[in-house]
Amino acid sequence: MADSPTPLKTNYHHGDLPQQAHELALEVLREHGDAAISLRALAKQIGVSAPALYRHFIDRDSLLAELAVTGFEALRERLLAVDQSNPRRALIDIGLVYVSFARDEPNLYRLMFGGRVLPKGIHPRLDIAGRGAFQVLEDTIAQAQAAGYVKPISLSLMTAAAWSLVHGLSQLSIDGHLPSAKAEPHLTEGVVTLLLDGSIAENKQHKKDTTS
Amino acid sequence: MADSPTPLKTNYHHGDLPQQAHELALEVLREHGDAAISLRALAKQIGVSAPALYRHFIDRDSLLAELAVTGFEALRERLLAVDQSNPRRALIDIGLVYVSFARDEPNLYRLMFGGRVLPKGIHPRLDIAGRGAFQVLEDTIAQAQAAGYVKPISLSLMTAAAWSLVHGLSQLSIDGHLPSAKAEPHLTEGVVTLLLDGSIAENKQHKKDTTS
DNA sequence: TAACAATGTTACTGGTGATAACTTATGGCT
DNA sequence: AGCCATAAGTTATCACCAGTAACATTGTTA
Repeated sequence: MADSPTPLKTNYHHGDLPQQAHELALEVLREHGDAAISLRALAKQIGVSAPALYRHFIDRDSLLAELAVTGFEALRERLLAVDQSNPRRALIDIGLVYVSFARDEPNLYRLMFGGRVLPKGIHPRLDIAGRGAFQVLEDTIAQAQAAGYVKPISLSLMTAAAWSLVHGLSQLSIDGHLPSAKAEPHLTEGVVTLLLDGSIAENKQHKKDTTS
Repeated sequence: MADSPTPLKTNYHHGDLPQQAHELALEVLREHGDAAISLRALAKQIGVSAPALYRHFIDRDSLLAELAVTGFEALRERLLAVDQSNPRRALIDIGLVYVSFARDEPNLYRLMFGGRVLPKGIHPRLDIAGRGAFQVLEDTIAQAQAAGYVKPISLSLMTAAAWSLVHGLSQLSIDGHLPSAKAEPHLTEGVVTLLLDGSIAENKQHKKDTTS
Protein backbone atom coordinates (compact mmCIF):
# COMPACT_ATOMS: atom_id res chain seq x y z
CA MET A 1 0.00 0.00 0.00
CA ALA A 2 1.72 2.92 -1.41
CA ASP A 3 4.96 3.60 0.29
CA SER A 4 5.19 7.03 -1.16
CA PRO A 5 8.60 8.62 -0.61
CA THR A 6 7.51 11.41 1.71
CA PRO A 7 4.28 10.37 3.40
CA LEU A 8 4.58 12.69 6.38
CA LYS A 9 5.68 15.84 4.69
CA THR A 10 2.32 16.90 3.37
CA ASN A 11 -0.38 17.54 5.89
CA TYR A 12 -2.61 19.34 3.48
CA HIS A 13 -5.02 16.48 3.76
CA HIS A 14 -5.44 15.72 7.35
CA GLY A 15 -7.01 12.39 6.61
CA ASP A 16 -8.80 11.94 9.87
CA LEU A 17 -10.41 15.27 10.48
CA PRO A 18 -14.00 14.17 11.15
CA GLN A 19 -13.09 11.65 13.80
CA GLN A 20 -10.47 13.82 15.48
CA ALA A 21 -12.86 16.78 15.52
CA HIS A 22 -15.53 14.55 16.96
CA GLU A 23 -13.27 13.31 19.73
CA LEU A 24 -11.93 16.71 20.60
CA ALA A 25 -15.41 18.23 20.62
CA LEU A 26 -16.58 15.44 22.88
CA GLU A 27 -13.76 16.19 25.27
CA VAL A 28 -14.55 19.88 25.33
CA LEU A 29 -18.21 19.07 25.84
CA ARG A 30 -17.51 16.80 28.78
CA GLU A 31 -15.30 19.29 30.52
CA HIS A 32 -16.87 22.62 29.71
CA GLY A 33 -20.34 22.01 28.33
CA ASP A 34 -21.79 22.35 24.86
CA ALA A 35 -21.72 26.13 24.93
CA ALA A 36 -17.94 25.99 25.04
CA ILE A 37 -17.69 24.15 21.75
CA SER A 38 -16.40 26.49 19.08
CA LEU A 39 -15.65 25.26 15.61
CA ARG A 40 -12.88 27.81 15.21
CA ALA A 41 -11.22 26.76 18.44
CA LEU A 42 -11.51 23.11 17.49
CA ALA A 43 -9.96 23.78 14.10
CA LYS A 44 -7.12 25.77 15.60
CA GLN A 45 -6.37 23.11 18.17
CA ILE A 46 -6.36 20.39 15.53
CA GLY A 47 -4.21 22.53 13.33
CA VAL A 48 -6.58 23.07 10.48
CA SER A 49 -8.54 25.99 9.14
CA ALA A 50 -12.02 26.62 10.45
CA PRO A 51 -13.99 26.20 7.21
CA ALA A 52 -12.38 22.79 6.76
CA LEU A 53 -14.74 21.48 9.40
CA TYR A 54 -17.68 22.43 7.26
CA ARG A 55 -16.59 19.80 4.78
CA HIS A 56 -17.58 17.19 7.33
CA PHE A 57 -20.19 18.87 9.49
CA ILE A 58 -22.78 20.89 7.68
CA ASP A 59 -23.49 22.80 10.84
CA ARG A 60 -22.34 23.37 14.38
CA ASP A 61 -25.64 21.86 15.44
CA SER A 62 -24.88 18.90 13.25
CA LEU A 63 -21.67 18.26 15.15
CA LEU A 64 -23.50 18.54 18.45
CA ALA A 65 -26.11 16.12 17.17
CA GLU A 66 -23.39 13.60 16.39
CA LEU A 67 -22.04 13.96 19.89
CA ALA A 68 -25.51 13.35 21.25
CA VAL A 69 -25.78 10.25 19.09
CA THR A 70 -22.61 8.78 20.55
CA GLY A 71 -23.99 9.67 23.97
CA PHE A 72 -27.14 7.67 23.37
CA GLU A 73 -25.11 4.79 22.04
CA ALA A 74 -22.89 4.82 25.11
CA LEU A 75 -25.93 4.93 27.37
CA ARG A 76 -27.47 2.04 25.49
CA GLU A 77 -24.34 -0.04 25.89
CA ARG A 78 -24.18 0.58 29.59
CA LEU A 79 -27.83 -0.33 29.95
CA LEU A 80 -27.33 -3.49 27.91
CA ALA A 81 -24.56 -4.56 30.27
CA VAL A 82 -26.79 -5.01 33.30
CA ASP A 83 -27.51 -8.52 34.42
CA GLN A 84 -31.01 -9.53 33.40
CA SER A 85 -31.28 -12.78 35.33
CA ASN A 86 -33.44 -11.41 38.14
CA PRO A 87 -36.23 -9.27 36.63
CA ARG A 88 -36.83 -7.14 39.68
CA ARG A 89 -33.14 -6.61 40.33
CA ALA A 90 -32.62 -5.84 36.64
CA LEU A 91 -35.14 -3.02 36.81
CA ILE A 92 -33.45 -1.48 39.80
CA ASP A 93 -30.01 -1.88 38.28
CA ILE A 94 -31.16 -0.29 35.05
CA GLY A 95 -32.22 2.72 37.05
CA LEU A 96 -28.92 2.83 38.91
CA VAL A 97 -26.91 2.58 35.73
CA TYR A 98 -29.02 5.19 34.03
CA VAL A 99 -28.60 7.73 36.79
CA SER A 100 -24.92 6.99 37.21
CA PHE A 101 -24.42 7.60 33.51
CA ALA A 102 -25.98 11.01 33.82
CA ARG A 103 -23.83 11.78 36.84
CA ASP A 104 -20.68 10.59 35.11
CA GLU A 105 -21.36 12.65 32.01
CA PRO A 106 -23.58 15.54 33.03
CA ASN A 107 -22.71 17.77 30.12
CA LEU A 108 -23.19 15.02 27.60
CA TYR A 109 -26.45 14.03 29.22
CA ARG A 110 -27.69 17.61 29.11
CA LEU A 111 -26.82 17.80 25.45
CA MET A 112 -28.75 14.61 24.79
CA PHE A 113 -31.89 15.81 26.54
CA GLY A 114 -31.54 19.56 26.68
CA GLY A 115 -33.78 20.12 23.73
CA ARG A 116 -31.03 22.26 22.33
CA VAL A 117 -30.16 19.98 19.44
CA LEU A 118 -33.14 17.84 18.87
CA PRO A 119 -36.18 19.35 17.24
CA LYS A 120 -37.08 15.68 16.92
CA GLY A 121 -37.07 14.93 13.26
CA ILE A 122 -34.18 17.06 12.05
CA HIS A 123 -31.53 14.47 12.81
CA PRO A 124 -32.88 10.99 12.06
CA ARG A 125 -29.79 9.26 13.44
CA LEU A 126 -30.35 11.03 16.71
CA ASP A 127 -33.92 9.83 16.94
CA ILE A 128 -32.82 6.30 16.18
CA ALA A 129 -30.07 6.37 18.79
CA GLY A 130 -32.43 7.76 21.41
CA ARG A 131 -34.98 5.14 20.61
CA GLY A 132 -32.26 2.52 20.91
CA ALA A 133 -31.44 3.47 24.47
CA PHE A 134 -35.09 3.71 25.36
CA GLN A 135 -35.66 0.29 23.89
CA VAL A 136 -33.43 -1.41 26.44
CA LEU A 137 -35.51 -0.04 29.24
CA GLU A 138 -38.73 -1.04 27.54
CA ASP A 139 -37.48 -4.55 26.84
CA THR A 140 -36.46 -5.00 30.44
CA ILE A 141 -39.89 -3.95 31.62
CA ALA A 142 -41.61 -6.17 29.09
CA GLN A 143 -39.52 -9.08 30.27
CA ALA A 144 -40.39 -8.40 33.88
CA GLN A 145 -44.03 -8.16 32.91
CA ALA A 146 -43.89 -11.43 31.04
CA ALA A 147 -42.33 -13.07 34.05
CA GLY A 148 -45.18 -11.78 36.17
CA TYR A 149 -43.10 -9.44 38.25
CA VAL A 150 -44.90 -6.33 37.10
CA LYS A 151 -48.55 -5.52 36.82
CA PRO A 152 -49.86 -6.31 33.36
CA ILE A 153 -50.79 -2.73 32.62
CA SER A 154 -50.08 -0.88 29.41
CA LEU A 155 -46.42 -1.37 28.59
CA SER A 156 -46.11 2.15 27.25
CA LEU A 157 -47.56 3.55 30.45
CA MET A 158 -45.25 1.51 32.62
CA THR A 159 -42.27 2.44 30.46
CA ALA A 160 -43.17 6.10 30.53
CA ALA A 161 -43.33 5.98 34.30
CA ALA A 162 -40.01 4.24 34.69
CA TRP A 163 -38.20 6.38 32.17
CA SER A 164 -39.66 9.56 33.58
CA LEU A 165 -38.55 8.56 37.04
CA VAL A 166 -34.93 7.82 36.23
CA HIS A 167 -34.68 10.66 33.77
CA GLY A 168 -36.08 13.16 36.23
CA LEU A 169 -33.86 11.79 38.94
CA SER A 170 -30.84 12.18 36.70
CA GLN A 171 -31.71 15.69 35.70
CA LEU A 172 -32.43 16.88 39.21
CA SER A 173 -29.32 15.18 40.47
CA ILE A 174 -26.89 16.74 38.02
CA ASP A 175 -28.50 20.12 38.53
CA GLY A 176 -27.92 19.87 42.25
CA HIS A 177 -31.60 20.07 43.10
CA LEU A 178 -31.48 17.02 45.31
CA PRO A 179 -30.07 17.06 48.79
CA SER A 180 -27.39 14.64 49.84
CA ALA A 181 -25.72 14.15 46.52
CA LYS A 182 -23.39 11.77 48.28
CA ALA A 183 -25.88 9.07 49.13
CA GLU A 184 -27.07 9.18 45.56
CA PRO A 185 -27.24 5.49 44.70
CA HIS A 186 -29.18 4.78 47.84
CA LEU A 187 -31.66 7.47 46.92
CA THR A 188 -31.99 6.16 43.41
CA GLU A 189 -32.60 2.64 44.59
CA GLY A 190 -35.15 3.83 47.10
CA VAL A 191 -37.02 5.85 44.54
CA VAL A 192 -37.07 3.10 41.96
CA THR A 193 -38.16 0.62 44.57
CA LEU A 194 -40.96 2.96 45.47
CA LEU A 195 -42.29 2.89 41.95
CA LEU A 196 -41.71 -0.81 41.70
CA ASP A 197 -43.63 -1.69 44.81
CA GLY A 198 -46.54 0.10 43.31
CA SER A 199 -46.29 -2.01 40.22
CA ILE A 200 -45.91 -5.43 41.74
CA ALA A 201 -48.47 -7.90 40.57
CA GLU A 202 -50.96 -9.01 43.17
CA ASN A 203 -49.89 -12.63 43.13
CA LYS A 204 -46.28 -11.77 43.80
CA GLN A 205 -47.03 -9.41 46.61
CA HIS A 206 -46.09 -11.92 49.28
CA LYS A 207 -42.62 -12.26 47.82
CA LYS A 208 -41.73 -8.72 48.69
CA ASP A 209 -39.75 -9.67 51.75
CA THR A 210 -37.43 -12.04 49.93
CA THR A 211 -35.73 -9.33 47.93
CA SER A 212 -35.02 -6.63 50.42
CA MET B 1 -50.26 59.41 35.23
CA ALA B 2 -48.87 62.78 36.22
CA ASP B 3 -49.58 64.91 33.19
CA SER B 4 -46.27 66.66 33.02
CA PRO B 5 -46.18 69.19 30.18
CA THR B 6 -43.83 67.40 27.82
CA PRO B 7 -43.49 63.86 28.99
CA LEU B 8 -42.81 62.34 25.59
CA LYS B 9 -40.31 64.76 24.16
CA THR B 10 -37.25 63.41 25.85
CA ASN B 11 -36.66 59.71 25.57
CA TYR B 12 -33.05 59.85 26.61
CA HIS B 13 -34.05 58.20 29.80
CA HIS B 14 -36.31 55.38 28.96
CA GLY B 15 -37.51 55.11 32.53
CA ASP B 16 -38.71 51.55 32.33
CA LEU B 17 -35.92 49.76 30.58
CA PRO B 18 -35.35 46.86 32.99
CA GLN B 19 -38.94 45.75 33.06
CA GLN B 20 -39.55 46.21 29.38
CA ALA B 21 -36.37 44.34 28.54
CA HIS B 22 -37.43 41.58 30.88
CA GLU B 23 -40.85 41.28 29.29
CA LEU B 24 -39.54 41.36 25.77
CA ALA B 25 -36.86 38.80 26.54
CA LEU B 26 -39.47 36.58 28.10
CA GLU B 27 -41.55 36.80 24.96
CA VAL B 28 -38.60 35.94 22.75
CA LEU B 29 -37.73 33.07 25.04
CA ARG B 30 -41.22 31.64 24.93
CA GLU B 31 -41.44 31.77 21.19
CA HIS B 32 -37.92 31.02 20.04
CA GLY B 33 -35.97 29.64 22.97
CA ASP B 34 -33.20 31.06 25.09
CA ALA B 35 -30.61 30.78 22.33
CA ALA B 36 -32.58 33.37 20.36
CA ILE B 37 -32.25 36.01 23.04
CA SER B 38 -29.79 38.64 21.90
CA LEU B 39 -29.15 41.72 23.97
CA ARG B 40 -28.43 43.75 20.87
CA ALA B 41 -31.67 42.68 19.23
CA LEU B 42 -33.60 43.41 22.42
CA ALA B 43 -32.05 46.85 22.64
CA LYS B 44 -32.79 47.64 19.03
CA GLN B 45 -36.39 46.52 19.35
CA ILE B 46 -36.89 48.59 22.48
CA GLY B 47 -35.24 51.52 20.79
CA VAL B 48 -32.22 51.85 23.00
CA SER B 49 -28.53 51.23 22.59
CA ALA B 50 -27.15 47.83 23.43
CA PRO B 51 -24.81 48.82 26.27
CA ALA B 52 -27.73 50.48 28.00
CA LEU B 53 -28.95 47.06 29.01
CA TYR B 54 -25.74 46.46 30.89
CA ARG B 55 -26.78 49.20 33.30
CA HIS B 56 -29.50 46.86 34.51
CA PHE B 57 -28.22 43.38 33.75
CA ILE B 58 -24.62 42.68 34.55
CA ASP B 59 -24.65 39.81 32.13
CA ARG B 60 -26.64 38.03 29.49
CA ASP B 61 -26.73 35.07 31.83
CA SER B 62 -27.99 37.36 34.52
CA LEU B 63 -30.96 38.30 32.37
CA LEU B 64 -31.66 34.67 31.64
CA ALA B 65 -31.45 33.91 35.34
CA GLU B 66 -34.08 36.55 36.03
CA LEU B 67 -36.33 34.97 33.44
CA ALA B 68 -35.85 31.62 35.12
CA VAL B 69 -36.77 33.18 38.45
CA THR B 70 -40.06 34.45 37.09
CA GLY B 71 -40.61 31.01 35.65
CA PHE B 72 -40.20 29.36 39.03
CA GLU B 73 -42.50 31.92 40.58
CA ALA B 74 -45.14 31.28 37.95
CA LEU B 75 -44.84 27.55 38.47
CA ARG B 76 -45.14 27.99 42.21
CA GLU B 77 -48.30 30.02 41.82
CA ARG B 78 -49.89 27.45 39.60
CA LEU B 79 -48.99 24.72 42.03
CA LEU B 80 -50.37 26.71 44.93
CA ALA B 81 -53.68 27.03 43.12
CA VAL B 82 -54.56 23.35 43.23
CA ASP B 83 -57.27 22.25 45.58
CA GLN B 84 -55.77 20.61 48.66
CA SER B 85 -58.95 19.24 50.20
CA ASN B 86 -58.43 15.66 49.11
CA PRO B 87 -54.80 14.64 49.77
CA ARG B 88 -54.65 11.92 47.16
CA ARG B 89 -56.36 14.00 44.53
CA ALA B 90 -54.11 16.93 45.41
CA LEU B 91 -51.02 14.89 44.66
CA ILE B 92 -52.34 13.83 41.30
CA ASP B 93 -53.45 17.34 40.45
CA ILE B 94 -50.07 18.73 41.42
CA GLY B 95 -48.54 16.37 38.93
CA LEU B 96 -51.01 17.35 36.25
CA VAL B 97 -50.45 21.05 36.82
CA TYR B 98 -46.70 20.61 36.87
CA VAL B 99 -46.58 18.77 33.58
CA SER B 100 -49.08 21.09 31.96
CA PHE B 101 -46.94 24.04 32.96
CA ALA B 102 -43.95 22.50 31.23
CA ARG B 103 -46.04 21.81 28.16
CA ASP B 104 -47.45 25.32 28.13
CA GLU B 105 -44.03 26.93 28.45
CA PRO B 106 -41.51 24.45 27.12
CA ASN B 107 -38.79 26.97 26.41
CA LEU B 108 -39.16 28.62 29.76
CA TYR B 109 -39.17 25.26 31.45
CA ARG B 110 -36.02 24.22 29.64
CA LEU B 111 -34.34 27.41 30.73
CA MET B 112 -35.32 26.75 34.32
CA PHE B 113 -33.94 23.23 34.34
CA GLY B 114 -31.56 23.10 31.44
CA GLY B 115 -28.52 23.61 33.61
CA ARG B 116 -27.55 26.38 31.25
CA VAL B 117 -28.02 29.20 33.72
CA LEU B 118 -27.81 27.68 37.10
CA PRO B 119 -24.41 26.61 38.41
CA LYS B 120 -26.43 26.45 41.60
CA GLY B 121 -25.01 29.10 43.82
CA ILE B 122 -24.25 31.85 41.35
CA HIS B 123 -27.73 33.36 41.44
CA PRO B 124 -29.15 33.18 44.96
CA ARG B 125 -32.55 34.47 43.89
CA LEU B 126 -32.78 31.62 41.43
CA ASP B 127 -32.04 29.05 44.07
CA ILE B 128 -34.65 30.58 46.34
CA ALA B 129 -37.28 30.64 43.62
CA GLY B 130 -36.57 27.05 42.68
CA ARG B 131 -36.79 26.00 46.27
CA GLY B 132 -40.08 27.86 46.54
CA ALA B 133 -41.69 25.85 43.78
CA PHE B 134 -40.27 22.65 45.14
CA GLN B 135 -41.62 23.49 48.57
CA VAL B 136 -45.22 23.35 47.39
CA LEU B 137 -44.75 19.81 46.23
CA GLU B 138 -43.03 18.82 49.44
CA ASP B 139 -45.71 20.40 51.59
CA THR B 140 -48.42 18.58 49.71
CA ILE B 141 -46.67 15.28 50.24
CA ALA B 142 -46.08 16.01 53.90
CA GLN B 143 -49.73 16.81 54.29
CA ALA B 144 -50.75 13.60 52.60
CA GLN B 145 -48.34 11.72 54.82
CA ALA B 146 -49.70 13.34 57.94
CA ALA B 147 -53.19 12.40 56.87
CA GLY B 148 -52.06 8.80 56.49
CA TYR B 149 -52.50 8.64 52.76
CA VAL B 150 -48.85 8.02 52.06
CA LYS B 151 -46.38 5.59 53.55
CA PRO B 152 -44.48 7.17 56.44
CA ILE B 153 -41.14 6.84 54.71
CA SER B 154 -38.50 9.54 54.51
CA LEU B 155 -40.14 12.71 53.28
CA SER B 156 -37.11 13.66 51.23
CA LEU B 157 -37.14 10.28 49.55
CA MET B 158 -40.82 10.50 48.76
CA THR B 159 -40.44 14.05 47.53
CA ALA B 160 -37.48 13.14 45.36
CA ALA B 161 -39.48 10.35 43.82
CA ALA B 162 -42.50 12.52 43.11
CA TRP B 163 -40.52 15.42 41.78
CA SER B 164 -38.35 13.19 39.64
CA LEU B 165 -41.41 11.58 38.18
CA VAL B 166 -43.22 14.73 37.17
CA HIS B 167 -40.04 16.46 36.13
CA GLY B 168 -38.94 13.58 33.98
CA LEU B 169 -42.39 13.30 32.53
CA SER B 170 -42.36 16.99 31.67
CA GLN B 171 -38.96 16.86 30.09
CA LEU B 172 -39.64 13.78 28.03
CA SER B 173 -42.98 15.18 27.00
CA ILE B 174 -41.75 18.51 25.72
CA ASP B 175 -38.87 16.82 23.94
CA GLY B 176 -41.30 14.59 22.09
CA HIS B 177 -39.89 11.39 23.51
CA LEU B 178 -43.25 10.13 24.62
CA PRO B 179 -45.73 8.63 22.22
CA SER B 180 -49.27 9.90 22.01
CA ALA B 181 -48.66 13.49 22.98
CA LYS B 182 -52.38 13.95 22.65
CA ALA B 183 -53.51 11.78 25.53
CA GLU B 184 -50.95 13.49 27.69
CA PRO B 185 -53.03 14.24 30.80
CA HIS B 186 -54.27 10.69 30.88
CA LEU B 187 -50.72 9.44 30.73
CA THR B 188 -49.61 11.79 33.46
CA GLU B 189 -52.42 10.75 35.73
CA GLY B 190 -51.71 7.10 35.09
CA VAL B 191 -48.03 7.48 35.83
CA VAL B 192 -48.57 9.47 38.99
CA THR B 193 -51.17 6.99 40.15
CA LEU B 194 -48.68 4.24 39.55
CA LEU B 195 -46.22 5.81 41.93
CA LEU B 196 -48.96 6.63 44.37
CA ASP B 197 -50.30 3.12 44.58
CA GLY B 198 -46.85 2.07 45.55
CA SER B 199 -46.86 4.61 48.31
CA ILE B 200 -50.23 3.95 49.81
CA ALA B 201 -50.13 3.18 53.47
CA GLU B 202 -50.99 -0.38 54.43
CA ASN B 203 -54.12 0.53 56.34
CA LYS B 204 -55.57 2.44 53.37
CA GLN B 205 -54.83 -0.31 50.90
CA HIS B 206 -58.38 -1.61 50.83
CA LYS B 207 -59.62 1.77 49.69
CA LYS B 208 -57.87 1.43 46.36
CA ASP B 209 -60.99 0.47 44.44
CA THR B 210 -62.98 3.48 45.47
CA THR B 211 -60.78 5.92 43.60
CA SER B 212 -60.33 4.31 40.19
C1' DT C 1 -2.34 12.68 -19.34
C1' DA C 2 -6.66 15.11 -18.59
C1' DA C 3 -10.77 15.61 -16.02
C1' DC C 4 -12.94 15.23 -11.67
C1' DA C 5 -14.19 15.02 -6.90
C1' DA C 6 -12.72 15.51 -2.26
C1' DT C 7 -10.50 18.19 1.03
C1' DG C 8 -8.19 21.67 2.33
C1' DT C 9 -6.97 27.08 2.12
C1' DT C 10 -7.49 32.43 2.56
C1' DA C 11 -10.62 36.37 2.43
C1' DC C 12 -14.79 38.11 3.97
C1' DT C 13 -19.61 39.12 5.89
C1' DG C 14 -22.78 39.71 9.49
C1' DG C 15 -23.75 39.14 14.14
C1' DT C 16 -22.67 38.78 19.15
C1' DG C 17 -21.26 39.81 24.18
C1' DA C 18 -18.75 42.94 26.56
C1' DT C 19 -15.92 47.22 27.94
C1' DA C 20 -14.24 52.10 27.88
C1' DA C 21 -14.97 56.81 27.58
C1' DC C 22 -18.15 60.31 26.88
C1' DT C 23 -22.85 62.83 27.38
C1' DT C 24 -27.17 63.95 29.36
C1' DA C 25 -30.93 64.01 32.55
C1' DT C 26 -32.45 63.45 37.55
C1' DG C 27 -32.87 64.40 42.14
C1' DG C 28 -31.12 65.62 46.55
C1' DC C 29 -28.44 69.21 49.16
C1' DT C 30 -27.18 73.76 50.42
C1' DA D 1 -32.77 78.92 42.78
C1' DG D 2 -28.45 76.91 41.84
C1' DC D 3 -25.10 73.03 42.06
C1' DC D 4 -23.28 68.78 41.46
C1' DA D 5 -22.89 63.71 42.29
C1' DT D 6 -24.75 60.05 40.12
C1' DA D 7 -27.82 57.22 37.44
C1' DA D 8 -28.82 56.16 32.82
C1' DG D 9 -28.13 56.81 28.48
C1' DT D 10 -24.65 57.34 24.15
C1' DT D 11 -20.90 56.21 20.48
C1' DA D 12 -16.68 53.74 19.51
C1' DT D 13 -14.31 49.70 19.78
C1' DC D 14 -12.57 44.90 20.75
C1' DA D 15 -12.55 40.02 20.42
C1' DC D 16 -14.97 36.22 19.15
C1' DC D 17 -18.04 33.41 16.52
C1' DA D 18 -20.82 30.85 12.60
C1' DG D 19 -21.09 30.57 8.02
C1' DT D 20 -20.13 31.56 2.74
C1' DA D 21 -17.41 32.29 -1.52
C1' DA D 22 -13.63 31.63 -4.31
C1' DC D 23 -9.34 29.49 -4.84
C1' DA D 24 -5.54 25.72 -4.16
C1' DT D 25 -4.01 21.04 -3.55
C1' DT D 26 -4.32 16.20 -3.66
C1' DG D 27 -5.78 11.45 -5.07
C1' DT D 28 -8.43 8.89 -8.33
C1' DT D 29 -10.20 7.48 -12.52
C1' DA D 30 -11.17 7.53 -17.42
